[in-house]
Amino acid sequence: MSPKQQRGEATVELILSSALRVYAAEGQQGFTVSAVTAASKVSLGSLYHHFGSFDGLAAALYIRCMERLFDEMIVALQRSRTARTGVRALVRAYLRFTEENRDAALFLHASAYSGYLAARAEEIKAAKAAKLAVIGAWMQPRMERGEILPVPGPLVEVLVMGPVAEAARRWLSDTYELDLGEVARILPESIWRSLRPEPSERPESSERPGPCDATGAGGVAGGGGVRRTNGGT
Amino acid sequence: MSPKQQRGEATVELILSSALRVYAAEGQQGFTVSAVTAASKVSLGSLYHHFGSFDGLAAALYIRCMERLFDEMIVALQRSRTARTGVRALVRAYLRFTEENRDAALFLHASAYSGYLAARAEEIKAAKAAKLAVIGAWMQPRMERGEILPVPGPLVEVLVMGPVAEAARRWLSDTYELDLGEVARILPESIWRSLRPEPSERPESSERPGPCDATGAGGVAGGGGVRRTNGGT
DNA sequence: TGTACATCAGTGAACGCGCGTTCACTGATGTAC
DNA sequence: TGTACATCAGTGAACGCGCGTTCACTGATGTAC
Repeated sequence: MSPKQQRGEATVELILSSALRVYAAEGQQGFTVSAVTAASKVSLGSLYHHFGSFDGLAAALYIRCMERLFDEMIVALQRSRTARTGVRALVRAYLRFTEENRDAALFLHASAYSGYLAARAEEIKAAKAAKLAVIGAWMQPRMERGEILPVPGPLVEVLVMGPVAEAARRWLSDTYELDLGEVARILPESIWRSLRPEPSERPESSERPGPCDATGAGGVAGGGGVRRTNGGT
Repeated sequence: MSPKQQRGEATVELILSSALRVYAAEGQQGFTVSAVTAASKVSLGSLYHHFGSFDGLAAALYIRCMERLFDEMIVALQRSRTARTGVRALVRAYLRFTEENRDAALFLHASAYSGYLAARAEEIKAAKAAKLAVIGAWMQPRMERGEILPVPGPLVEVLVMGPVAEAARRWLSDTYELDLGEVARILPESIWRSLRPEPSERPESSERPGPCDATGAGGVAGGGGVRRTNGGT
């Protein structure tokens, strides 16, 4: 499936990048084998040699885009120390990727229910889980330390990815007029506000200590309903 | 376009509900004219008589589902008084609709980029704007009164709809195991946390007055960067 | 109450286009001796 | 260094299927007088 010769790699790359261009330009309906071969100047047989089927091409493209997005988020995360800076960096990385890779971001969002991924669902799920595990490993100790509100793991993902994805979707659809720069200024902190422990005893990150500090217990640390973010291989 | 006789209405209803069933059962790829005529026992010509084209059917179905969702959210909103209870009710209404109308929710999410809506984009946008205006009218005075953090209008939508939509998407995809009951218990308040004014001077809604009250200005009310939520006709 | 007519609703065979896929083939690359 | 052979990469004509759409038609409903 993966090419054994250099020119093979180049062809695969050419097909994938052309496919992304076609999708961005022609949309779901114009995303066809013949459109991709026309745009890439690669022969039909060569396309089938490398991807086996059109669904195979779509799945490969999806996985490639998804891994690039995750890799940027992971780099941003691992440069951060506290839960707050990590969440904020994650959000900004997502928005930056969206702006700098509009076509890839569009393909990721639009492919979610598209059907041509159904056949390769397991493969895709595995690739995604591998990346999520890295993020989960970063988050878990901080959740256990109480740097994040004790909310079930899957809901942390929902609270972080939900608003970012929604902002990205709206920017991509250009039905709404959304300034991604403005979004990047405001959203990271807004999202963090939904996740931070109640401002009675913040573990780290002293900026803006708030107008009052010596309060009651406001217990947050410890187990509670905290689960792992996702895990799996 | 809309039927002039009673039996016409019944046929339209039958076609739409069958189409939704087909989509839920067969997915995007199985969503075809012939599948819909087979499921509904309505003749092909009759379908074309009422909808003009397959895209027309899809757009009508989308608008119907969208309006039902919005109507439930609007009812929930208008039963509420404060920004906090309104936002929470909105979120719960969305989740309830998703659980009680799985097929409709799936179609709404999956159709976002599907291409068969492109031709009717204007019509759909107008229908959506009409519903959003109602929500905007409810929100605006409360934002101006400072019951919500002074964040640009579009971002309020993003912060509210983002997490709910993400939770719905994950529940619908059943790749993730998400308990919507649990989501409904936790998400409304989490989302509100990202929108409420900093807990230094809460305008209304006295529950949990917080461990300290007499603080500084913490100015929130007044203009700031607050824009309208959407408006438009 | 009856009849004539216009419009709406419903029918299903037929059509053509473009889609994904197959396949027999040629050419390029790498490797063994 | 040269030759033989296996594998990888690339080509493009051809195929068949199923899609959305059309159209000439019949039947049902409503209305005017």
